[in-house]
Amino acid sequence: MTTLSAGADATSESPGVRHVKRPTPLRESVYEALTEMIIDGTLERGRHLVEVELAGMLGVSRQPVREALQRLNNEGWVDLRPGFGAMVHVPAEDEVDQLLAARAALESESARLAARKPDKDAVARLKELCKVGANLQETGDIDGAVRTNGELHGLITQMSGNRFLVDFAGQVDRRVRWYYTPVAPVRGAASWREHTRLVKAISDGDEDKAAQIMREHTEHTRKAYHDLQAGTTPVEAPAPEKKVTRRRRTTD
Amino acid sequence: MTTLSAGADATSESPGVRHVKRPTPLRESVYEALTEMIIDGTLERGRHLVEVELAGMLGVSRQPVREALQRLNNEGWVDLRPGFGAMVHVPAEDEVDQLLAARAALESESARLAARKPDKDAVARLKELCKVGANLQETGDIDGAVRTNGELHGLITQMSGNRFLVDFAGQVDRRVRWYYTPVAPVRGAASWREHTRLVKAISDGDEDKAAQIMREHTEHTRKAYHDLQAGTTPVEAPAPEKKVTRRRRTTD
DNA sequence: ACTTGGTAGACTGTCTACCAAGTGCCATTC
DNA sequence: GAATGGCACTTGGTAGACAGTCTACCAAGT
Repeated sequence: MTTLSAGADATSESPGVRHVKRPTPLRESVYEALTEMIIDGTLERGRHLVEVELAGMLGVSRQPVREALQRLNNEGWVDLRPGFGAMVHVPAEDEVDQLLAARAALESESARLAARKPDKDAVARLKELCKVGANLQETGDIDGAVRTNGELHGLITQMSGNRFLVDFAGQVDRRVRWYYTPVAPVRGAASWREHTRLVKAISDGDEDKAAQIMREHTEHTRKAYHDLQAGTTPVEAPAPEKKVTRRRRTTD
Repeated sequence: MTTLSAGADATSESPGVRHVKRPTPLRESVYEALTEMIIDGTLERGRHLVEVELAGMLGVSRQPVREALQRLNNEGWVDLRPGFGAMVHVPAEDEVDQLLAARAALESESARLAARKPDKDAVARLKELCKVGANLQETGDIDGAVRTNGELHGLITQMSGNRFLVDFAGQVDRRVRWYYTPVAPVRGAASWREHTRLVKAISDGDEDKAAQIMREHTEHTRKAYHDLQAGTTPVEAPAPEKKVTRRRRTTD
């Protein structure tokens, strides 16, 4: 998922070209490793990330780590404080709301575009994913269900044929996955019923309906998150931390 | 020089904090410099950007240049080919379409949210911007009008109160500005009339209408771009000139 | 004429070492 | 207990080195 770069990728080239072994730059691997460690909690929220420490941990030098950290900062996974270092981002309470609002806009548009010209093959795979996901959910494989959920949403955005939507929605989805995993068990069953209706609408080419369902779908997710939040925890005593000067993309 | 980013610092913080000297990291300055050079055509599309060359040109070492280039790559301004280097991105024909489709989704949602809780102050500034922009347009100051246009759209997304929408829309807008500047003169007048209606809807708190207008607004822009494209360009440059020094500042 | 092989130059990707400046923390002091 | 001063740590940036790779070009072989 390498962002908005070139269009001339291998995806839609003439069928004969199969690029063989393109060794990934180290910074890329480091980036992947770090996001994974953040998502699975190895690197807890708020933890101070020291370049040389990570470098040692991953067996590389400072340089690739720095480059990876900067990308992580740009995408909001860590907060980079000048002269001090990176800390794993601690999400604000309203952040999930905003994230899901953004997702609603992006994916509902994607669903609309996908329904506008539904590709036979892709629709088949969507149906397959629905089935698989519902099964995983039922058997209690939450991680698998969450992953399948991501694949389904990802495929729908790809069906939109809009690389910007793909990219943005991809970023958002990954973040949502991070915050959301604990919520998934509760929400799961209903979620997959909605998915099925959504796929139906796309398959039928009913773009208004598809967009509508996707919107409600995300809205339900938001609700579920709030309910869980209200019900379970006054969690995480909000320590009176100093202001975290957030440096995303644009300079402060 | 970023108009958008400046807002986050002092404007909305608690009134006592005035960061006296925040020396911007070099990579940030380099990033700004390069985007500016790309937008104004100093770095032509497709040009191979050599790290050490840029470093010399800007009077810094390779590292900040690398970091800037990587960010530019992530945001789609350049394409990074492993082992070879960066080339200024050459937009595909369908790219503007996709960009504007993404903008439609992002900004129409922003307009909706802005209208949901219209801030008195912000609305006043919107009206001001409308007036200023229309004037600039009328007096033929295209660059100024385009800039003001950006500010207006930026302010609306900020009014949404959603940092992700702000961020994504900011990226998209900047890209649009790059591709779009030559179109602006044609489209200008009507565009500013639509802006006025849009601001009215936001001010009235009519969220459906605001979202609707913003959508149509972007759609009209897309149309205008296509019309211009069809009218002016016989697609492939007939003359095989290699070095086309692009002058896009004033009317060709 | 077309392929093959070789050679050379240019850049990137990564590493190491180093220094200046900024930040947080802790002990000392009032 | 609060202000102060100092120290250790970390980043930000620079310089230089080196291997791997990509491009171009030239020469020889078929």
